Amino acid sequence: MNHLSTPVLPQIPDIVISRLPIYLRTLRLLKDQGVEVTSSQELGELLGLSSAQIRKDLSHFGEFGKQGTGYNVAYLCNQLEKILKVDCVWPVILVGAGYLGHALASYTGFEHRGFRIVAVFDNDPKKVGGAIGSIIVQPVEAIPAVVRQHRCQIAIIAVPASAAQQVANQLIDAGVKSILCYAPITLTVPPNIRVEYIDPVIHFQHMTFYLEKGCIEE
Amino acid sequence: MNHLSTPVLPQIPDIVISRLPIYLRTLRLLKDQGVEVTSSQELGELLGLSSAQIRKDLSHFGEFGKQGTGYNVAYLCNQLEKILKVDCVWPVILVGAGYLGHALASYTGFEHRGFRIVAVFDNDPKKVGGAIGSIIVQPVEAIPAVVRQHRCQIAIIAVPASAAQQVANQLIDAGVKSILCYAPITLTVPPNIRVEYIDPVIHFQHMTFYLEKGCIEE
DNA sequence: GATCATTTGTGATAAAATGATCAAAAATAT
DNA sequence: ATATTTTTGATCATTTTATCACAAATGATC
Ligand SMILES: NC(=O)c1ccc[n+]([C@@H]2O[C@H](COP(=O)([O-])OP(=O)(O)OC[C@H]3O[C@@H](n4cnc5c(N)ncnc54)[C@H](O)[C@@H]3O)[C@@H](O)[C@H]2O)c1
Ligand SMILES: NC(=O)c1ccc[n+]([C@@H]2O[C@H](COP(=O)([O-])OP(=O)(O)OC[C@H]3O[C@@H](n4cnc5c(N)ncnc54)[C@H](O)[C@@H]3O)[C@@H](O)[C@H]2O)c1
Repeated sequence: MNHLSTPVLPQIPDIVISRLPIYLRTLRLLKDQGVEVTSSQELGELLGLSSAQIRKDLSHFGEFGKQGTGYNVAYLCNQLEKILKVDCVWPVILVGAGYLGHALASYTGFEHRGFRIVAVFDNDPKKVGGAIGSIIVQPVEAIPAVVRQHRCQIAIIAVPASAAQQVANQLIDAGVKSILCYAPITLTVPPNIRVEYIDPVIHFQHMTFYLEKGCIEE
Repeated sequence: MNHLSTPVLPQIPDIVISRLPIYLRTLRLLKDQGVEVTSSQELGELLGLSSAQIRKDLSHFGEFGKQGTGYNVAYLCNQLEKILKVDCVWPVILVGAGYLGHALASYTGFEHRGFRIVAVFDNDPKKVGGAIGSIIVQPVEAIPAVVRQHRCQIAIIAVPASAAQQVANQLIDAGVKSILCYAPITLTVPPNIRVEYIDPVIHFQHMTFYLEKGCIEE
């Protein structure tokens, strides 16, 4: 009951976490270009952020830089990969073998950033059994077994909005913990499940607020 | 020089603008379901936001509700569409006719939310001249003329990261004002140009921070 | 028509995020 | 060897964002 028994564990703001993958992406790019050392200022200029922001974000996790010099690019990459737990490859499943599902399933850019699509599902008998690269489309009934087999915690939803909630329920029942939803709809899920969304129209509608109106019709 | 000569024009926070398309998306869904009236509380529950947040966001633009009753769904949709300037259809051009470009160009969900892909460009002679639905892929050299012809202010970049900055420069030179970038790279652009990004890996890496480590290898 | 249950819009308050500042450390120049 | 420049990480100040709480309005109920 004394003050030592209730240590304040430093809860790291989610907005900080959300910037780390951006830092990592740019650091990997610098590394690939052969850059060995960078500074919070250089990184800030590349990303359109203040150098103080970057330093403060990183300071939540430790001291990675050297005064007067900056940050060793390869070392900081490694550290960020550890922090984000992407110093390995995570299995991901994909539901919906339509246009978008095909693009995602055949995308080669996931693997070297920590992710691999290990299975694709669809409820259309005409799609089931078809191949996307080396992956055979399976029926949705196979989801639970595949999730268990791969201990898969992450899923992508690429089905029409009208089916997305039902698919989300099936995924959560099967044990999936995080969902990336491409359907233009907000899902209702239990509080322990994380959902993130990708909807290009949301971005377009954000842009048009700042544009001068210039339309085709209506 | 008196205090009346410098009226404080109420600058609306960008974070407020970024939520409006989400509100609109859900309101349209309610409308399609035949719901005529809703409340900030109901909307908040659907979206995982507080009712106060929604009321305050809307209050930046006027009074759209009725005390004791709530909001007329159709009316609020209309108002949000006006505020976001999507009470019409905006022309959008797309650069990159690869897997992702094909999925985007054949996507039918843009039109009724205010956007139409009017042209697709690629620099691969094997792709130029090919058809995606009713759209013929054009060479990148045709970008300036098409942008002028449609007075197009919005473009999508769906080319490899290594080509994205160069394509962005071409688009900006041609007069494009807003870019939605699918390439996993942060673009450098003048301050009057808006860029937004879609990169699923950024979302995955955000998710894994909160997951218990469970990887395939490495 | 008085009472009650809702729900909005908003000023006040609290919390969170960002930005400015600076001592200390490291590298480089003199 | 000393001075100068650079850059981090921490602290403090400011700005921004979110939440709270309530008067006023509305419709329903008795
Ligand atoms: N194509 C794009 O570029 C694009 C862009 C933005 C958003 N989206 C969204 O992504 C999602 C997929 O788009 P798409 O163009 O690939 O659509 P699509 O119609 O080509 O494919 C959808 C697939 O989902 C399958 N499906 C339907 N119900 C299912 C269920 N209950 N269980 C399993 N599978 C089911 C269908 O059989 C089909 O194969 C949609 O929600 C769409 O709004 C797509
Ligand atoms: N496919 C996906 O699901 C997916 C997922 C996430 C991110 N991405 C990103 O989206 C982009 C496109 O991905 P993709 O899978 O369609 O790639 P892709 O290789 O299939 O297609 C890229 C297209 O861009 C064209 N191109 C290359 N350089 C060009 C230039 N300078 N001007 C015009 N066109 C040019 C190519 O000819 C090709 O047709 C990439 O940056 C990729 O990282 C794709």
